[in-house]
Amino acid sequence: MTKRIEKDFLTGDVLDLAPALLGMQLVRHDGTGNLRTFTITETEAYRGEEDLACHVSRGRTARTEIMYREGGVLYVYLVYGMHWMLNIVTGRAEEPQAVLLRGVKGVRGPGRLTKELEIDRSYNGEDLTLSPRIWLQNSGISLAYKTTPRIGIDYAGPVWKNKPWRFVAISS
DNA sequence: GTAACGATCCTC
DNA sequence: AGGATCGTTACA
Repeated sequence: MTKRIEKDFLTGDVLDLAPALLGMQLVRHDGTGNLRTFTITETEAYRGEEDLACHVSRGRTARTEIMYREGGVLYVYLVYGMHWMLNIVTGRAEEPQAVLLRGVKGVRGPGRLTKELEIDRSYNGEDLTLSPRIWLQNSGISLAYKTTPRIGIDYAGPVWKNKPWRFVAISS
């Protein structure tokens, strides 16, 4: 029986955690007792106020306050008026950073991921180390991966736009 | 108060 | 290539 990922892992740096999460399992426990397990296959790192692609680069606001918390909580927000984005806050308190979950096995794209997992705004602030309805666990398998620039952040300027902070498991 | 704009996805 | 669709942010 695999066990839930704990706090000390999730307080690590986002640039270490984004690739480390590949191959780990996100477990969803719905109201009727059903358990569904999803293997993470694609992530992106957003790191600090200097990262112009990261929401906290525009200052500490009501929405981004959650990213300043200690790692282990979820940051969920709406983009384009219709898609929920699921992020795991990482790092220590006052080190604003998060991993965007862009894909799980069989599901590509961050908007489709939240639709499949039934994630909405009620998950914002949820603690992955305590929640009865969502958590992380080890599969014991680490996946080979490649890196690319992050998607959909043309506004961030050349330096930050080109950081190879997207991590994609290599399909075999 | 008002306006502009997305860490996307689907259809043409 | 273009439209959907609305919360967050910035600015008056």
